[in-house]
Amino acid sequence: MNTHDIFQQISANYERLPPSQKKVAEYIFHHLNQAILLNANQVALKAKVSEATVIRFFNGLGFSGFAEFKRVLGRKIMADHSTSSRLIESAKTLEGRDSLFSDILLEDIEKIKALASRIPDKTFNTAVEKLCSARRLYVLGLRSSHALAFYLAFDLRFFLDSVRLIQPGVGDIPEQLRDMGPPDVLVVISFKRHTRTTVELTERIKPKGPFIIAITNSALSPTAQLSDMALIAETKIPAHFESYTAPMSLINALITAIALRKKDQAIPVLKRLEEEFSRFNTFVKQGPDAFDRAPLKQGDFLQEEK
Amino acid sequence: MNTHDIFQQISANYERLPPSQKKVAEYIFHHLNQAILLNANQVALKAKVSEATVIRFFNGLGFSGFAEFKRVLGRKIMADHSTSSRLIESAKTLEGRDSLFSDILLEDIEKIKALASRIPDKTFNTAVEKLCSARRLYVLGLRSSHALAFYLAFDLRFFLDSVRLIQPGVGDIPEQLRDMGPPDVLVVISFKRHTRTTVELTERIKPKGPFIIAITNSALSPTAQLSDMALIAETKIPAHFESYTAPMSLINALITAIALRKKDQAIPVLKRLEEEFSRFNTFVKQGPDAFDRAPLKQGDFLQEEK
DNA sequence: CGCGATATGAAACAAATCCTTCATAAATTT
DNA sequence: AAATTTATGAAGGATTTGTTTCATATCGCG
Repeated sequence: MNTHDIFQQISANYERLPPSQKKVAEYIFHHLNQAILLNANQVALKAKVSEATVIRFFNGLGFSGFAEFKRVLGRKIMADHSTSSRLIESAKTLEGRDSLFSDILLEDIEKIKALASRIPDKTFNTAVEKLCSARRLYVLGLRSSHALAFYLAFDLRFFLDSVRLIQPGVGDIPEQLRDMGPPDVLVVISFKRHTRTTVELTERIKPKGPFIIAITNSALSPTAQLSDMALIAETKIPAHFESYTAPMSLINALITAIALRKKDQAIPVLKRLEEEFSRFNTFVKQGPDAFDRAPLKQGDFLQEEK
Repeated sequence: MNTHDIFQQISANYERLPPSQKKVAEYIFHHLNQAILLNANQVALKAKVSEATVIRFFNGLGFSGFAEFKRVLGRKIMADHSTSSRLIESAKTLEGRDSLFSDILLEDIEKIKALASRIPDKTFNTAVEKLCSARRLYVLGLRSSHALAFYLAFDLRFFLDSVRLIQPGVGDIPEQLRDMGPPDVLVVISFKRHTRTTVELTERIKPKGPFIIAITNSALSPTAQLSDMALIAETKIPAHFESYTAPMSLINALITAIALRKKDQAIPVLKRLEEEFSRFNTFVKQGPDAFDRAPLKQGDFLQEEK
């Protein structure tokens, strides 16, 4: 009914397309809503291929040609649009401040909102499910994405039995991956300008059979293609540069959902941990928020710095 | 820029139109957003007039013909769509739905909004200023906050001369802090249940005289008390647990602002870096956005995974 | 009621757009 | 290295879509 299935249709076929058609797939995928305004020739120019290739791409997708695609897309976009356009007016309430700082924050907010439309609840829940039932959880993310990988791995240690942050360059990779298998889950985090090592490691891991969850910026990205499930978070911010806030929010949502689901099992672990902490004097005694801190009880254990 | 003026155009002329053209005017007026999908013939059928009348109507409106109208309308609808309606659409999918996932995302959004009210532009700008003019930048953040510290340090390396991520437990702390002094800046990141090591390190560093910027959850927190400037980002999320999304957004804003200010100086560095990357084969060759990636130029260098 | 002006649709024409064919180039296999 | 398969763009034919023309109809007005 909406444009969702066209996205699916494209990403399902993406891998087995010839290079030129991939270009078309990428352009259409990322500019689907603009496509109704363009003719085959313009798409060809944008994707830097010939018009014929554009037509072939849509033939491959099951359309009789570009014309039919445009008709179908038009109908779908209208369906999307007519349901949402009523709300357009009420939305102009957003913000009056005009500064770089607030601009950037607003962009981040938009990207978080976009998360919800790109990731259905069902997908999110399935991801949580998979993570909770994994024998071991492996987390891979390099360069900037390593911050996210670290965060995810660090926090999930409290709720999942075995969490491993993959760190190339530190010790032996084969050893780190040795006994990975189908009951395990790999979360691979990688964004545009994908790091080669991340992709290659994922390729090497795939045959071992773990369930692979990709956190990435596009369903067409290399890690998404290798994955069993892709969670898409946009990082590209129109006017400015790039932001990892949206993926951070996604990861935070995953952690929270897992924490909620696992809290009963986790409580004893956290209690024991708490004892260790105080034995090692990990946290400062009374912080400035001491006044609003009740003794540890179910439900607030994550109020601590983890 | 939006479709508003087309409505005006139609209603302004409406009275002096011949009957058949009024029919066209009415149809277009009430189905403007569907019009992009239709051709002249279909409009004619809908309005129960001839195709020629449709053309004449648009001539009367000042367009060279139906084709031009369609082009103009297309652009306007796209403009509408990409500004407000897309935001609204995602807002709808977020607010309308009742799930843990969207709850958490909404909380994150609230916290980011709170950032703007807790941190005046002036404070933000001063922080950017201080960071840009620092001789060296030291970043300290442990446990969960280490993810944020890592992210900040990793990205700022490209724009500032000397960035050091303090890592206790790895090598000698005294050595890492040896020649810190007043021209330097320390960014210390720490949230509730503040890690003892973070506070103690900051206490040891303070006498050396660097400018200390604290990123923390309260102006009363230990690190805020030790700091010269505190940037407050809330992490506590009412119903659920805790989220580092807001501090992430704050840090992203800092990075972006610094990148913007330093970009001219940074370009040569980034160019050289780019060469190194390709020599070491760091990134995979063509991502899904390959088509719209021009060769590296000013202004887009941060589209890469950093 | 009749004349001129205006409005209208059918059909011919023009343009844009789409699709197919074919020759060449690249990749893959033998 | 040759042969086969596959991929690709250029060019031209086919189709859809848009525009103009022209004959007829309608309207307003004396």
